[in-house]
Amino acid sequence: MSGSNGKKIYSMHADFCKFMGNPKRIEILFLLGEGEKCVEELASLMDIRLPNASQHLAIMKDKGIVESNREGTKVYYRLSNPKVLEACLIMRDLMLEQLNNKLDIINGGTHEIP
Amino acid sequence: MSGSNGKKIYSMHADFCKFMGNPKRIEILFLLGEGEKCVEELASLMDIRLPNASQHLAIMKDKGIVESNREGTKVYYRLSNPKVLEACLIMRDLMLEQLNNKLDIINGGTHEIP
DNA sequence: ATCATATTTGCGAATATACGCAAATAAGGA
DNA sequence: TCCTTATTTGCGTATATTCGCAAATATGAT
Repeated sequence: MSGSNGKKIYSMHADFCKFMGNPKRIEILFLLGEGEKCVEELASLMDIRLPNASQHLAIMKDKGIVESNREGTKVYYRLSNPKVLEACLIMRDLMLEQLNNKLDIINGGTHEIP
Repeated sequence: MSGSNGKKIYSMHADFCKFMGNPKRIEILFLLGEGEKCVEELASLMDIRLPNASQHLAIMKDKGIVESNREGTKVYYRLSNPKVLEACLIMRDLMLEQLNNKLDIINGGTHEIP
């Protein structure tokens, strides 16, 4: 590693994970987890403008999170690998767990038997 | 769900995952995976300014990714839950797998026995 | 109280992201 | 070819992130 220390792996990793930092892309992930869908379908389900859906999909495709194939005039998108969903679900569960803990604290719960 | 449809969960989820979109925070995650460390130690290991390390840690603490405790003048940080690391490793493996596939294609490899 | 060490905070500038809209492109008919 | 449908692209603007630096704060020792 001459000069350029091993930081590039972290940049690539962060770049790969960056899609998770956006609510729309998380929603796309879960929707595609149900099965492949075309752009118009996604935009409609998410209630956003079609170009915006296309933009998010382009980002996710660029990172290799999703794949696509054209069928006639429609382009269908799907997850490249279901493990992304797995990772995402771990994070969601963690978040919900923490949320529960916070609510318990707010409600004065003590986790003791009443 | 009166008017406000169930989009908030996606915002919260994305917010919770946002830390993964930054190389420094990924590095912090892995460093804390080895064991708890104080701010100066992290900044030094990562070769960044101390206030910057502190800023990243504050973000991660705010999201509940890390916890801290003060011992004298030092503040030690650690992962709140090792499952974050687990999720992150799934993503890293996926990324490396894709990277391998891309390199194979560039090198004209066919995955066949020569 | 004063000082040294460790960390946090405020702020400004550079950079990056999100998204609306209009225009461009692609594919499949009539 | 011309039209329709589906998607992508370019671009401007609003918003968010990153990070350096200086100043503020916290803790412990003299």
